[in-house]
Amino acid sequence: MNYLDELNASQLAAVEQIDGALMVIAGAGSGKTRVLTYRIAFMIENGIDPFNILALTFTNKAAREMTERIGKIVGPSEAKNITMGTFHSVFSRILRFNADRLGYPTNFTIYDTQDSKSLLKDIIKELNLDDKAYKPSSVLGRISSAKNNLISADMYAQNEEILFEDKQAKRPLISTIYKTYENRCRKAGAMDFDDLLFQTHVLLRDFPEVLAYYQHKFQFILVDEYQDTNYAQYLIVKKLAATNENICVVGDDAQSIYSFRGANIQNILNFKVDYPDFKLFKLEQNYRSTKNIVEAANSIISKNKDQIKKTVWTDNNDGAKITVIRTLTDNEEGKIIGGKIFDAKQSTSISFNDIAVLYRTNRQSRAFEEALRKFNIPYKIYGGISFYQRKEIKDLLAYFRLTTNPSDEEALKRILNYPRRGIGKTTEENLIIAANNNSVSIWEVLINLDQYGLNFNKGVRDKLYEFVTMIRSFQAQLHSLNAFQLAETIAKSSGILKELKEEKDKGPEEVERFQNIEELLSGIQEFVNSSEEVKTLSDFLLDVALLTDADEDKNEGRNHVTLMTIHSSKGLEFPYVFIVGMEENLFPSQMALNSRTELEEERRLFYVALTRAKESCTLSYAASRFIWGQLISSEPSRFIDEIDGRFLHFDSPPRGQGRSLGMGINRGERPFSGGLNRTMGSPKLTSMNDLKGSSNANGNSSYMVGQNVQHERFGKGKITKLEGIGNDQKATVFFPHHGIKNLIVRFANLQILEED
DNA sequence: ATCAAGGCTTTTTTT
DNA sequence: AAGCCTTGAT
Repeated sequence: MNYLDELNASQLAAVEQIDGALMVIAGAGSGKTRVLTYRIAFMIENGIDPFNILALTFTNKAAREMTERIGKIVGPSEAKNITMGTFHSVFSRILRFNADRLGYPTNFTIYDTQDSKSLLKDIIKELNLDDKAYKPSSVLGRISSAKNNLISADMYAQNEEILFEDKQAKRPLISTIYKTYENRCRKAGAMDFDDLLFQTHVLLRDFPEVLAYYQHKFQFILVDEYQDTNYAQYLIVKKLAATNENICVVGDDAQSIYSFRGANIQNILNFKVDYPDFKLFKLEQNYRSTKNIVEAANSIISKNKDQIKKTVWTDNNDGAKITVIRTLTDNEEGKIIGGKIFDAKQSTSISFNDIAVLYRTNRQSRAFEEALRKFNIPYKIYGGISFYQRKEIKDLLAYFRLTTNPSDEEALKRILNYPRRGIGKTTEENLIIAANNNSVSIWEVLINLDQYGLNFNKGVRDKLYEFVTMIRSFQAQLHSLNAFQLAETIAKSSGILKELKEEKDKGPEEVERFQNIEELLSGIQEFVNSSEEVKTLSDFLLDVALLTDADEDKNEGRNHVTLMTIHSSKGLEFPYVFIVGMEENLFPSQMALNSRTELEEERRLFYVALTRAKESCTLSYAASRFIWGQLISSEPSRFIDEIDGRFLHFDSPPRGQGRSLGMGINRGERPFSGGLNRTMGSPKLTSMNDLKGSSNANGNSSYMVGQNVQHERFGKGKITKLEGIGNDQKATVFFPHHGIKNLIVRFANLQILEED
């Protein structure tokens, strides 16, 4: 039982409390995972059957790692029997098992966000609604938050308050769209992400025998990251725990960062009400970070009003101060951080794995990607467009989906004419209209064209028939071939492989696409080999829908710098952390400036970012950055000001080179004078005179579209268009403060701003 | 039915 | 800057 010796008093207390309701408030870096792991191991060693344990984690990866660690204590075969995973993946398995009760096919499809939006777009069009007022993403947002609050389409249509809100927002027909969307998903045998929660709740609500079964099965329940659960998750857990009331929730209100997808801190407060006899454990000692980092983080989070009192402290060394770097542009930010990483790697014995660059929005990754590539530093970007969201992968997966669930409309729409087989838009529209009018799936129409009164000409009929025959031939092999064999067959006979092979010599992107398909196929091969049971393509799809980048650990062993959003860094730690883009309107996000609660969530997000760092943390911001192709100037984030100045060190890198001194070297501390140095350095100007004679082959000057230029009167601008040559050359220039101007180049005396 | 070109919009975070 | 959509030519 020596593993218990690794725990401090409060950790041990939480581990040894097996029965009843308990809440563990775990500060950042306080050994939360260790407590969860050891607690489960302890339970099993004390005679609790792993089959009776349900552990809900935040990522699949966390679940895998925990299973492994528990396996080391109690043996892997025991650990394997614990039901552990994300809400979504655990529930999707339960739903597969009970699909028929809810009127879904066992092989129901899981629509991802892209599928949902595409369907909504169609519906909005079919209903003849203004697609400016009804944007698929905002409509999906409405529907999603309704589902997360267990409001069905019918309830939505009857809820005065919601209808009023929609009316106010000039989108009174969302309830109609919701209803249609629900019908269409059902007809397609598809659940979206939110349905996985919503339908699980329906299952447990309407089928007492199912509820009783799972209540009996899951006698002990653990929920990680409880602060990020939404109402649906809360209620499901509550129902499951109702008979035994052995429930342990772990969380940290200071790290609640998912309210945009319905997470509700209220759930933590409700816990007291639901389980009045609950025991509370607080883990306050931080084992992860230096004193500087812990205290800087504390000074930040103390600015929030909404919080549960706790004092996070550490015994670790003081460590280095937090470095603050200012750069001119977003590109320079990339170069300087890249240079810091390069230098750090040269001078110390750190590994690239020890380094993370964290940002608020995915699109910021680009500058760092480019810079790191130039420095020849290996990196991996998490999030953004994940492997499974790539077009070529989704295309092939759509074939798989249609094979296992022919009702899947989104899959069908995707591949009906891909690779190109002469089935055009008109044909597709007619099919969809017929399907809608008769309230059946498109596939149903497709296999009975006559029955639905579609009079296509012979050419079209033949092509459709050919398509149907192909899909049917795949379906016929669903059970005779394993997942890999069938996947390979489909990749070949669908023509996808051929198509991509032919495009391969077009460029590196095309090569990559082909390689991605190969990678997917070998992934399926691995999936088949990983088990003694025969794995079918349906089995594979079941697994794949809920995988994310964070879950794939193929590159785990490789040595690379990590690039990710702060959101996806939750739960991780790195010795060296760079938090970049510390600018107003970016972090905190512009979208979050409307209310205190939103701003506080951004602040918690910053708290999460800071507390990822073990030894060193560097903040950076750019004086201006390109946003939608325009150079916008920006101010340093208020969050920098909010950190107690004692913990900061301001570093002004030398201009020009984009490289700077080593990471650990402190160069004369600049006092924190009047907030931050907000004056912008002026970019270097290159006078046109210097460029005389450097005209290009057309006899034109060196102006180019996209160039940033300086005008005497209008200031900085960007060339958006060039017309004519020589003396007649005209330039269209966008000036942020003066709008678009058409200028005659000869007179305008535009000075080119040097790219950095 | 297909393809290229040009215009228009994009405005966070994720299962 | 990039992706999506419409348009117009073939």
